[in-house]
Amino acid sequence: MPTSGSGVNKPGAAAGHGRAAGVGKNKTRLTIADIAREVGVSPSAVSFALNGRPGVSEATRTRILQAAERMNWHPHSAARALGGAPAGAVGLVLARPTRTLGAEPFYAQLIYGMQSVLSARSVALLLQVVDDTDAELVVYRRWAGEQRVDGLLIVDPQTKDPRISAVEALGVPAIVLGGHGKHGELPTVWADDREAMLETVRYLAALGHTRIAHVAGTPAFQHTQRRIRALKDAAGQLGLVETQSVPTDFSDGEGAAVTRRLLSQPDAPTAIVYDSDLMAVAGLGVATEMGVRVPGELSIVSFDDSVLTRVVHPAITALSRDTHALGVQVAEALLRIVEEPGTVGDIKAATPRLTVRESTAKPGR
Amino acid sequence: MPTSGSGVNKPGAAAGHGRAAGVGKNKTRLTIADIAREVGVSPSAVSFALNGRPGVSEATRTRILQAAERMNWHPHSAARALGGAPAGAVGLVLARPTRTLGAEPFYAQLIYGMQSVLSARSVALLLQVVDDTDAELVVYRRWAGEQRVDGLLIVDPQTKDPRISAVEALGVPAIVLGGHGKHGELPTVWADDREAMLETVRYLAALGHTRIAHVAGTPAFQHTQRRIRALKDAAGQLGLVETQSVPTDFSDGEGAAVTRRLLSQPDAPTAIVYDSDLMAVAGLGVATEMGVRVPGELSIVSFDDSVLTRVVHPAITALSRDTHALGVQVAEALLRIVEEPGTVGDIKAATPRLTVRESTAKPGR
DNA sequence: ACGAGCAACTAAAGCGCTAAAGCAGCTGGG
DNA sequence: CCCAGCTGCTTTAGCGCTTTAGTTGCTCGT
Repeated sequence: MPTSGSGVNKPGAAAGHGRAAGVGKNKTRLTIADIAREVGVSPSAVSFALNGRPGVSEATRTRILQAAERMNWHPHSAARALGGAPAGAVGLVLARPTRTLGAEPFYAQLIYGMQSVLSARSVALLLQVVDDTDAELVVYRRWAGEQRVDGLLIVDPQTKDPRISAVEALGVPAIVLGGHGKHGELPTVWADDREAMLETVRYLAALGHTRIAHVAGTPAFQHTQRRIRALKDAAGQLGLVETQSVPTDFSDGEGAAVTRRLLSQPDAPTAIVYDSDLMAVAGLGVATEMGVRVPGELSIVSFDDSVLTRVVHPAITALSRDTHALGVQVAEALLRIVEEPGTVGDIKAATPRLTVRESTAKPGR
Repeated sequence: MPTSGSGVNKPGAAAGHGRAAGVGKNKTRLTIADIAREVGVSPSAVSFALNGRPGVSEATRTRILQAAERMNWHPHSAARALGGAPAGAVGLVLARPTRTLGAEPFYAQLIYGMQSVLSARSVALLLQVVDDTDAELVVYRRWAGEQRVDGLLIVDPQTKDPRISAVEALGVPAIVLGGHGKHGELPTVWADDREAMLETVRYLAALGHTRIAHVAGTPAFQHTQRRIRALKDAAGQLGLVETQSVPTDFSDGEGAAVTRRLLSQPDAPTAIVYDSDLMAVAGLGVATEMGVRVPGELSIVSFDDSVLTRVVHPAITALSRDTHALGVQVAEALLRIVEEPGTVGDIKAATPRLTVRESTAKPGR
């Protein structure tokens, strides 16, 4: 039965209700009825046995489990979900405006960490990459409507984030990553960027730096704002008048461009803090190209750590955290809120610690 | 109804049939029955209308579509799937032995490209990261048994790959990425690594290099073997006797270690070709650290391109391909084979082209 | 010795959707 | 004028599983 597409989702028609692509095979599936027949009991007995509920004797249960194992039976996820069971999946949408995605190992590490929890519980991860927040909302609505996911992870919370209220309205359990501050009723897993930034500035100031620049990320993100504010506060406390934060779009291109601009100034900064490892590496590339020695004439700190910072030379001093562990923490919180809504509060993840490498030193001259 | 876990998946019992975590909410869903009531027709009429099949008048169809739109209805994916419809999802498993994952932008780019095709067709992507091939097979079996995916993408084909026959046995449509050679009946999307390697060696030889080293990837991968063989062949043709391929595990650590070893040799190579961009950057870091000037004393070529190669200084000459476009191609092939098995043959993707940057030059001295 | 109570099962309904079959009302050819 | 053959719907059954409501056949207390 080919999905004879005639008339499905005509341009004009109410959009979006066509069926997804694909046609399954109809080699009849192995069902609990087959197991029931094999063992000589009713399908319900099989269901009881497989789900560990009372109603079957231990002897029968064992025979059923063995038969299921032997026949290599697996529950049909759709059939379970239809009965009101959870979908057995959580969703993650990454909204990236450009093709820059992927150079930042952060999400890959995070996903890897999440998987170690999710796969142990046989929960699948639905991943979608979209262009902007609007598209992200569409995906959430579809997933919720199709009952495809039991929970959502919302990343990169923004100031006045439209996703929060939208997801709350959908009634899908969700965790916000990195959203300390306003994030509605949704719990968050957050790290103390503020403290991390303060530590960094104190460290640079102690080395003798006074002209510190901050190549920040997207200003719309909450964590970017927190870092900018922290830098300003630290500067105030330490009496550093020449600090500045320059917002970017997190791309290597802007990171490089801003670095070039900063280093061409008459009073060029002697230290630059980058909000991502990719931008830090790009900045290092620019400095090298311009003949500015690192760390002799310029100290570089990355606000995010990964192989990237260790692989270049000089290796970059960075605020490192165990992103894998963060993924674990996030996934656990997510499963928890799916199972028992209301029992999860905000969770503070470990504060990134400054890992000093070769890219920082006393200011030159 | 709490999943009173008593007895579920006891260590000894036949493993793996417990239900996935989570408990959905029971705020009763919007169903086609609601739409039917609203419009004043039967549920089947609604079904017909929504799926664009004959059996309803255009007038009624329009009213139904409008009602569905207005009420923000979405089909329950499980209910559809239960009726034998496809799951509306494809699966991708990445097997990575270490935490190195994520530093290579390749998969992120690939996924992003795939998404642009998949999301347009409302097909979800199930992603799983596992530790090894055995775990990968387990996931395939579970997904197939649970009928969670309509198709699979198998990446990094190996020589004598156990996954091929396993997936064929499962009867799930699948595409192999990069598997020109033996890959059973499964079609592949492949790039001509051989030609790319030949071009690279010809280019280096033309510059005057004779001692060319190749820091290869995992020898078990088919594409690694193809590249190693290509280098050997090119060396034979061009009369370069001092070429060598050194296998690694694709990690930055081994890339750096091998580079260090190569550069410490009495007759150190004057050019090194790295099988991944991450290793190339690591190699560049080592060279810089050892005081070996690039490209003055050492030329570096990366067999994979991404921001990484452009972000460092000197920017690295690389074999670039449009990974995003490759993702598009792969996703299209995958959807095609899901819909019409047997109509997809091997597909040759664009051959990576050599993008010359600053890391290659005539050999010094 | 007899019914209450329980253990161990079976029968049947239902989840939301699709698909096959059924059934009105109309048209038109012989 | 009658019925084959439409169109446009409704009814019904069924996908694989869970779950509630039985239904046996015991055991046990009195």
